[in-house]
Amino acid sequence: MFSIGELSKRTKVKVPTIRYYEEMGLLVEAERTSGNQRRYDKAGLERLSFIRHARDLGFSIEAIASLIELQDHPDRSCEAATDIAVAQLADVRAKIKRLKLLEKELARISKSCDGQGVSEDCYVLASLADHELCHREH
Amino acid sequence: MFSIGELSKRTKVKVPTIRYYEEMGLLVEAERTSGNQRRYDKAGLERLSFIRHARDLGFSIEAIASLIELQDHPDRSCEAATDIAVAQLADVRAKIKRLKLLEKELARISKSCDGQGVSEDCYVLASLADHELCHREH
DNA sequence: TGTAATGTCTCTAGTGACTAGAGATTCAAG
DNA sequence: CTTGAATCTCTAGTCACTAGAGACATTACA
Ligand SMILES: [Zn+2]
Ligand SMILES: [Zn+2]
Ligand SMILES: [Zn+2]
Ligand SMILES: [Zn+2]
Repeated sequence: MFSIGELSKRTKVKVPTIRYYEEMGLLVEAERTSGNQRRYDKAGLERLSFIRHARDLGFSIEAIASLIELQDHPDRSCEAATDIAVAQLADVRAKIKRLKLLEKELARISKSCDGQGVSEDCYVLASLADHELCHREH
Repeated sequence: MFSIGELSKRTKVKVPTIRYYEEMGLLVEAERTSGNQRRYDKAGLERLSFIRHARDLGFSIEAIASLIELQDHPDRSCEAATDIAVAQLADVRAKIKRLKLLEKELARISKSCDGQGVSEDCYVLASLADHELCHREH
């Protein structure tokens, strides 16, 4: 049994974040000492590691809640887990696609002005004012 | 002179968002009718178009405020504008880099389970539980 | 001119995933 | 037993909006 600070160190999840996850229902309410402080065991550590890893991969709290629900019922079909992972992958790919378009336009815009002129003649400002100057939709 | 709804239609920025931009100081306070409704002219339209385009490119409200400040002083050096654009580009590139790492891991995880088994044996859940199974840092 | 439909006003509160801080209490080390 | 660090709860702030309530203004049409 260890404290929330110890759990925080081991998982690299900040203390207030751990409390937040508990409030959101991702972590079951921890046992308490007689003085009302939270105490955790191996199971608590594993669950928080799971949450942390899923968050690192970009899953939402809601998605993680579904995944944990599934984990708590080992006999259920895992179809939902795959669905969630596939959706997350699609989401990440969509974000990459969009960011690549932004990157192209921003690279063009950034390069177009060396910052040595005055605001009035600045191509950066002109480019932001007029989407027509962009080479593609974004 | 046209209404906020008309401005919204022309710029595709929602009405509450326009009011929000005004509150944030991105838009100067609009003229009002005798009945207290906002009225805009060409200058207001152009400024909102600028904001909208910059937002589409991912600039923060704060960055846009700086860019507008610069735009309002045509004689100033445009160095800050270039700096802001370069920083935004770096930010976008960093995001792409991170998302690509996630994409790799998520693709691997998604493919590893067809969703036909049970939760207990699910490779998706196992992969989320253990970062050691990941091929790289992310 | 009257009326009804639509638009607009301000204000508050909610979103997601935390983060920061106040003030009180508890724990662990010496 | 004292001291200092850790923990507790609670509220509020972050960013860029979005939603909704209830009141008032404008516009179109009869
Ligand atoms: Zn310039
Ligand atoms: Zn553009
Ligand atoms: Zn599976
Ligand atoms: Zn991993």
